[in-house]
Amino acid sequence: MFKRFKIPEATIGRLTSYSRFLKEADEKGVTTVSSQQIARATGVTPAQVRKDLAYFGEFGTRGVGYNPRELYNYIMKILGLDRRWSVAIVGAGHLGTALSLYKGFAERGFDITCIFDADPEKIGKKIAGLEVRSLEELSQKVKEYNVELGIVAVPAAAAQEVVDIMVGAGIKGIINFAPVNVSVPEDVVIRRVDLASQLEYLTYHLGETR
Amino acid sequence: MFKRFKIPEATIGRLTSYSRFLKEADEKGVTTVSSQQIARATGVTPAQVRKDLAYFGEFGTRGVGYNPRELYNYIMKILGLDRRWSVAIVGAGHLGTALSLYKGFAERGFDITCIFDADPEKIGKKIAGLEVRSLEELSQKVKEYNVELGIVAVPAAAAQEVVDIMVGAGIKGIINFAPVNVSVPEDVVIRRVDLASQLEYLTYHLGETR
DNA sequence: ACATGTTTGTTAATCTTTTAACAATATTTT
DNA sequence: AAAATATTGTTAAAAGATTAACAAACATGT
Repeated sequence: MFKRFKIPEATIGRLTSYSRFLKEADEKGVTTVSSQQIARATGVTPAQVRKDLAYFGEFGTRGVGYNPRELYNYIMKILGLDRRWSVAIVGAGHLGTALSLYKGFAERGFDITCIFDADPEKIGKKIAGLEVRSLEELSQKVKEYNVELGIVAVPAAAAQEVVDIMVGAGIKGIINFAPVNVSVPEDVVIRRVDLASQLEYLTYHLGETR
Repeated sequence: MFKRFKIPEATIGRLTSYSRFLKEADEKGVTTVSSQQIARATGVTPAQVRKDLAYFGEFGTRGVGYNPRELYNYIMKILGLDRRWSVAIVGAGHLGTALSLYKGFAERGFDITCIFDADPEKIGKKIAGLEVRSLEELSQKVKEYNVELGIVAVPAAAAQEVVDIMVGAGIKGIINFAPVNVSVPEDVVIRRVDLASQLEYLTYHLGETR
């Protein structure tokens, strides 16, 4: 689509931040913002902002700045957020439940459309208006709801198996909250989010400074 | 402590992975592992494993490998996990509740000792055996429970205010789940975890490949 | 219309991180 | 006991990412 050359991983994360700030600015009625303003609001340098955007094209006007709404729309398109996405969650424990109910997903275009769990105790329960289903139904429901993204919120020991089922059902992007590395075919994008590891980042740095 | 020179950010995250694998290996009774085995299990290259470890010292034996238990202990010490940490959560919504109940924290040495919320409706409720308290009590309870780490699970609009209160109470490390950049004094370590952004990473990459 | 001041897009320089290569050291085999 | 094999720690090379600098382009004021 845009990708003329390789884009730094971190750039993608920053585009998310930029877009949130731009939306706010637009809603406040602001008609131009500078790379400096974007930078200050998102905690990076102005040069970084311009570089990140330069990977994808020219979106501003020299001597002036950027139009928030326009730039917002561009970034959302770059991120693939110019449409909505259907997401399945596997794991109806505390984390899976919280993620099912999390408002922040819908705001960015992600609709949680089905929830699965292996535990018969949990099957049939309603979460966020959705019935928890067995893993056997996953493949069928994924087709029914056009699910393209999956969230894994199961214990580490079950993660690989669940991911295999998801991949088998045709899911192409997966977030794995289990603290374990799982493998997927080349054409599937996977990302691990290790919550405890985030706290460990803090303790490491606290140890460092004394 | 160890830090003789600057350590890559990503190294810290990988040490977490290594340590989990090493613990497992040790529990299985394995007495030596190679950088290659660690690498395969955690999805990196053997050279990366050795380089990461080399920042902190020499932990292996040439021609042989590493002792899982020993290396595990070293890494846990590097990460500051050779003791337990007391953690406060602010925000008793779905996410805050799930995080309070999440078993993965305790396993890695993090004890959630208090939960706070601004909403009077939530105050007094019990979560994971803990009473939800008002923000006014935060400072006192942080002292009482020796809290050093904080988790922010409140709406974006409230995040900066909550972080200010935490910092005022002496908390030195903060995870911010609100999708907004907040500022802290130099001696406070902060890390933002944006859940929607994780999904956006997927959609970006899916768009890329067609 | 010209000079002054802004702010982008881009190129070059710097800094950081990863990968590769290999000498040093241990183990196993013959 | 020597040769072959394995695996680390370390150094050098390559790749990747960030920062800095500045020409190009626009706006404003005189």
